[in-house]
Amino acid sequence: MAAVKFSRQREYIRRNLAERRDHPTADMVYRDVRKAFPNVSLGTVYRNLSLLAKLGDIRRISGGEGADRFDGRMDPHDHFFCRVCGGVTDLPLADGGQILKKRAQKDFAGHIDRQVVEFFGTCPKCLKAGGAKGLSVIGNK
Amino acid sequence: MAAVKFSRQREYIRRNLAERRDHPTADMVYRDVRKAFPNVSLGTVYRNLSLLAKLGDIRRISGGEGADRFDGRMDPHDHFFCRVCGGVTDLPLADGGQILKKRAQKDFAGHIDRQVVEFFGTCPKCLKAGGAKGLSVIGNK
DNA sequence: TATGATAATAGTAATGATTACTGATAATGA
DNA sequence: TCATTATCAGTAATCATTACTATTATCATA
Repeated sequence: MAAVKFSRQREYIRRNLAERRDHPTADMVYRDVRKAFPNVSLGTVYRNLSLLAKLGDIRRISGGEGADRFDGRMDPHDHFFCRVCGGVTDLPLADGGQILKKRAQKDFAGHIDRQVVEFFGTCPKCLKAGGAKGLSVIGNK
Repeated sequence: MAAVKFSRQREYIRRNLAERRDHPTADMVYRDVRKAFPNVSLGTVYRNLSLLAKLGDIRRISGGEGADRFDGRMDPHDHFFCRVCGGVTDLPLADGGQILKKRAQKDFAGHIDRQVVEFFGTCPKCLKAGGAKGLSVIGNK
């Protein structure tokens, strides 16, 4: 139900996400979309990000800190969250075969359809800048 | 700095979390605390949950859907999130040795200090109730 | 056991992220 | 071209959480 109609705003968002690798928040995407559509609404950006995620064109990543992030790359990979600068980095899959899911499923009477693996710490840039020892801005609640 | 003083409200919250296994939200804890302290403030509950988590007495789990959950059990284990009823269940550790962390660290110049593994799907109860096929209430944004 | 320093509280306002609502506009199929 | 309906911009509302403030509770020490 509910046929999806073309919209230039949505196409712009789709392409924008496909081209960047910084896992932006809805607001970061919004700031970009405004360059092409000066009076686009933030709600439009949210609605389309959700729709694109549902359609499987992009991926929503909720690191548990602040706003959700969005990822235009659909090949399977994990994510690393830097507690110092808040940035999100792609990491090669640590569990390519989804072994954990199978292992967890064994002792569980429910049905597991998805496993999420996330890593937290200090990114290379912040490590160099001396951010390793408790200077965290994020993750302290 | 900032010595921690005893508070009856905080003790109640600590015990409440130690006794239950349903990974409640702040609001769920709040409703319980009000039984003993009828005019406790929701802010007090939030503040103490955050403090207890910082002290290492409880654990905050942010499944990426809705409000944060809190867990009084400090032994290492994973969590399962039911997309149908929204419940959170404990699962035995799928990666006891933190192998993934080590594997991910190999190709990464930053410092990984924490790995989070979460599972999503349909819990045993909702499976029986026929909730397996797209009846999800949660996880559809 | 009184006192003084300060942490914690209740109550409430404010914030930030996200969703919902509405009348106007744009896309699509007949 | 027309009718249908998804999408839009603009804005209000919601939800989870934090911040602020005047008052109260804790606790080490006099």
